[in-house]
Amino acid sequence: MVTPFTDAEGVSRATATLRKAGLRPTRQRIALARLLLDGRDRHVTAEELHGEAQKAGTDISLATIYNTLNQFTESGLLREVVVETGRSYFDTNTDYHHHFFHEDTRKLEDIPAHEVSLAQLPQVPPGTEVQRVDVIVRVVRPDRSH
Amino acid sequence: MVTPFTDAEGVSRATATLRKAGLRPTRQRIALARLLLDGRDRHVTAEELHGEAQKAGTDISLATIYNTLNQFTESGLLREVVVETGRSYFDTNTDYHHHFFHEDTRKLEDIPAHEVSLAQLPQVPPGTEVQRVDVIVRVVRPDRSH
DNA sequence: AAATTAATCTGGAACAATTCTAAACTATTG
DNA sequence: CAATAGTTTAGAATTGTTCCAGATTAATTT
Repeated sequence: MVTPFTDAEGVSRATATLRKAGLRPTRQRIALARLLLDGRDRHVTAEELHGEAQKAGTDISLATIYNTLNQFTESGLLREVVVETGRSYFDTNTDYHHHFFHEDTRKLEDIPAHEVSLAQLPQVPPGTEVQRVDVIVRVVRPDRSH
Repeated sequence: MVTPFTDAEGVSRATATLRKAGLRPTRQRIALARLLLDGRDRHVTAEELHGEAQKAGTDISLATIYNTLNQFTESGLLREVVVETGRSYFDTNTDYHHHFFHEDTRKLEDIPAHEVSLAQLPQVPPGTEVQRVDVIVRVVRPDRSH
């Protein structure tokens, strides 16, 4: 069990991370940074994170959850993954990599960059440059109803 | 200029397509099939299609646009592409292929399957099988502000 | 070709995820 | 420790989409 408000080390590490990213270390941002940026590779939605924060004893409004997720993404602490319309996933792994998406459970799973090789890519449209390449491998539990 | 209500050939082709897909050829489905399934490769949102139908002189409710797009997708006449949360794109090209997504104009552009080669793919998670692989090349107009 | 039926269409309400707003609060600076 | 600039918040607003129940229409039967 974690003891969120007495773990001085976690707090100061989160504070440092936030400062480095140019974000003022507020109570809410520190709490969220500690939940998210602890080294684990995770994929969360705003609602999920909201729930986790509550469970951890920190009351943070949903508006702040959204603000923070967007700010973390803008400053490169998180990465947004688009796999479904209507729902945003935030990925704590900011390295270049790809994803499995489990269509039935709606869960994301990382694919390390080296496990996918895009041997050939087309010429980009004139006047543009590649910002990012997303590979999404959509998987399902095979239908055994025959 | 097209003369939607007098072009008997377009109507009967749309009717045949719908019948083949197991969909009853109603006035609104015929109109939408004629707008969408004419062989061109297009990417439309529900709102865009709604606007086009109006312009073409056919009043179709937004609810029907959504129903029809979903039915067309289920019966394989269209394919849904997910590139942005909150907005669904429907692709008239149902062949296996990939996409450029212009982040600034929010437009999709097809990449024929043979122009991307996924030389290596990771092993899928146990108990699952690949349903589909999406490659999205996100492009931007380079920022010349330095 | 009228009657029956089953599918479809519709406007508007409902919904879900997200953003906006303006007032209250708080970290930083001087 | 006061000033100020940035942040948080509840709730309203917005957006895209689905749901609903009644009206309409295509297909089927008579």
